[in-house]
Formats: sequence, structure tokens, C-alpha cells
Amino acid sequence: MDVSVKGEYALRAVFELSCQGRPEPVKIAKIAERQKIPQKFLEMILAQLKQGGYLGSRRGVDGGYFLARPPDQITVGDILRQIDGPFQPAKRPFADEPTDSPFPEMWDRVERALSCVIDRTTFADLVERWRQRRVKGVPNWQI
Amino acid sequence: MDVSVKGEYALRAVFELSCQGRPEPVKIAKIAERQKIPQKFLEMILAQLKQGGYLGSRRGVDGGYFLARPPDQITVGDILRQIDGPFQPAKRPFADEPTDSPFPEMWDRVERALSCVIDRTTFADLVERWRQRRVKGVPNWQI
DNA sequence: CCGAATCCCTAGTAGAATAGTAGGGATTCA
DNA sequence: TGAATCCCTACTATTCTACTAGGGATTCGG
Repeated sequence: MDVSVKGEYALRAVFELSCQGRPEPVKIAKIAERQKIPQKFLEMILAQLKQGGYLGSRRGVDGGYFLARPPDQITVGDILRQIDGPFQPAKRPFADEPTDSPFPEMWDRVERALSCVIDRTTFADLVERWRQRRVKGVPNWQI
Repeated sequence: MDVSVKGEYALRAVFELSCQGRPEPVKIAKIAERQKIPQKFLEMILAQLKQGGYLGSRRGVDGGYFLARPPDQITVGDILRQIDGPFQPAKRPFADEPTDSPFPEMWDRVERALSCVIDRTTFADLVERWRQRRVKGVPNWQI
């Protein structure tokens, strides 16, 4: 019932890209440094996200990765599913399980509850909340 | 974001015990057979559940395992946590993560959403829903 | 056209976790 | 006493995780 490190790295990378106002390319090395992610590992992750259609890239001197869509159209659930695969809490139907088990219905509830958070949270939301917190956390005492 | 096979076995075993009206001992072999769980593996699981205070046991000829509390006082969350450990969706705080990350707050939401299902679903609930479904699913055509 | 910077691709790998199995020891009770 | 049961320790094959290594393909300024 937990997210892999790879999944967390992916979220942080996409968050980093979402913080850019314009979608101009950011280098792998820069993302790796700012988010403290092993660079070669990050390369694989970004490739996977690109393959899922969430990122675009450019090679060469001014190359890098960028969001393929605006951050309000990418959800946390999108990224996690792309990296860690679909997360049914339990394999359904469980091979050996009696067909009239009480659990599948409960797993559905779990999945819906989870979906309510991760499929409704976009990276635009994350950036906005994070900016708001920074403002509230470090208020301007000068007025 | 998924439950281990061990965790599912544990749920099914506790469900099986919850279906007994009285808390009289049920043999490992019987639970294993009825729920199609490898017996030796089940032994470990039941020991772990006993150690967590959810089950009691008796040895000898009429021995077996039984619930240590009524099924309306054991939740799905109790059992899953005992078997699979606490499930924070992500390790918090993530060592390398900047301290002002937007994610911890989101993981809190996820955890609360999850908790709303698994910590509010008791085994009494599961048994009741399951019985109700059997009644509705196999209606009496004789009137 | 050169070459430096960048992304791209395949492969390998140490260590941990998962899902068990094996074999016998300790209790209980008729 | 002995049969039935739970109890305990150890072992293991397989898979997964979190990387690392090494180079190849593009892009672009000069």
C-alpha cells in the first residue's frame, strides 16, 4: 500500500517542470540536482513519462524536458499509474478466492476513495498550494 | 499501492472466523482448506495475528484459532496493518526531499481517504453485507 | 562539416522483499 | 501414553527495487 521511490521521483520531476511558467526545456542534470535524484535513474523515469505522453523533449545544446500539456491537465494519478502501473489494492479476481467473497466490493470502495484524491489533484493544484503556503509561511513584516 | 498476498490471506482467515457465531476454535487445516490458503503459510499468518491480539488459540485435540474480540471490534485496517505494517503511501519525510515540498500534505489526504474505508469497515460489516447479498442474489421463488 | 552538449537505448546487478517450504518441538486432552 | 493440534526456527526460489555502466543518436553554434 505504498508508492515506490521511482514513483516519488517522477512526481517530484513533474512538479519541478510544472514550476516553470513557460514550457521551455529543462535539462535532466538540472532536475536531478534540484530534486536530488540520481541522474541516470531519472533518465529512465523521464523517458517513461515521455512515452506516456506527459512530457516532451529536445536534444542538443539547449535541450531538455518539458511538459507536454499544461499542469492543470496532468494529475498525480496519471503519473503514478504511468510509473508504478495500475494500482488495484488487491488482485481482482483473486484466483483461489471463492466467487462470492465480500472483499471485491470493499476493494472497489478503497479504489474510489484513493481516486478521489489522486485523480483530482493536478500539478497546477500542487504548485498553487505550495506557493500559497510559502506566502503564509513567510509573511511580509514590513508593510 | 497494493496489498500483499499475505495480507489478503489474513483478511480471509479472519473473515472465516468471523462467520462462526460462537468463538469456538477452528483448526488451521480447516481454514486453509475452506479459504484455499497454503497451510504452513497460514500458520505464520495466524501466529502473527495472535501476537497482535486479534486472535486466540488452543492446542490439542479440540484446538484451533478463534477471534479474541467480537467481529464488530476488528477492522480491516487493523489486520492489514498487523500483517503488512503501517502503510504510509510514501516515506515521510523523504530524506532527500526539500523540506517545503507540496507532497506530504497530499499523502496525508490519501491516508485519510484510505482510512475512511479500511478503518471503518469491521468484519461484522463484511459478514452482514455478504449475507445480505446472498439473500438478494438467490431469491426465494416459492413465495 | 565539426564537435560539444544533450537526450536516448540496452544491459547488468546488489540487495531486499515475497511467498512460500521443511522439520520438528510443545501442549492439551481422552 | 499417544494422537491431535498449535508453535518455532530455519531455509529458499523467484521477483522486485533502485540503481549503475557504457555508449549511440540528435541538435546546433561556429
